[in-house]
Amino acid sequence: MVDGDQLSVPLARGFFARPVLCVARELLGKLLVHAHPDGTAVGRIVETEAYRGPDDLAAHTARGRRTARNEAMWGEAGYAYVFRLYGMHWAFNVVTGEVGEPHAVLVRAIEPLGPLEAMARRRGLEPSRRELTNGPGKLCAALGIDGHHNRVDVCGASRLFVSDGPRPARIGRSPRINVDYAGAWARRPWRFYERGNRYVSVPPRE
DNA sequence: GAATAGATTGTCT
DNA sequence: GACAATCTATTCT
Repeated sequence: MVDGDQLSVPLARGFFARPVLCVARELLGKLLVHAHPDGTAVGRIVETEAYRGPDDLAAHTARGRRTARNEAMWGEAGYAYVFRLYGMHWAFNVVTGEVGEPHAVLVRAIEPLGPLEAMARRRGLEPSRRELTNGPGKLCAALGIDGHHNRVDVCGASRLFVSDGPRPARIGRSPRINVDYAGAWARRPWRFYERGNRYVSVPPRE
């Protein structure tokens, strides 16, 4: 299990109300905590991506698009943006920057800290498998995050929040995954990950 | 290990 | 009606 005292302190809104690329990078190593009814589940963030509308054509808010789905991205920093993708998975983001700047950080992978048994049960896998949490949809399933968490304040008294955690030793960068439709924007190195961590979704050649 | 196909549904054109 | 910030099983090397 994990130390209970550290877990109870959510990062302040000021951490998220900064440029999205800074937040994406500094979120590495932080702990994503869900006080799930079946027990508190914790993962250490090891991979993120920055999305920066309206210029960034890979973002849901590209060209200033504002819809019911992406409304969270237009709001205050420190709120969750959870959306369904490919019809069957969930993806978790945190909104960053100023109100009216439709920016967010996608959490793409976590290192499961525990309890491994509960996460493994929700994933239908053995606890030792890296497939437990090495992707955006997988980590949501493992932590029990779903559409209910959209627009939840992760800086408030929510069951879902981010707390401080051990810094990564080495940080890598790469283009974002599966946004080829965004042309030149897809090639920007806006993905951040902890080098050498086995839970990074698409391991780079090192 | 790499490449591929199929699943599945809300959202937007 | 097409597509999507994916995952899994399967089929190759």
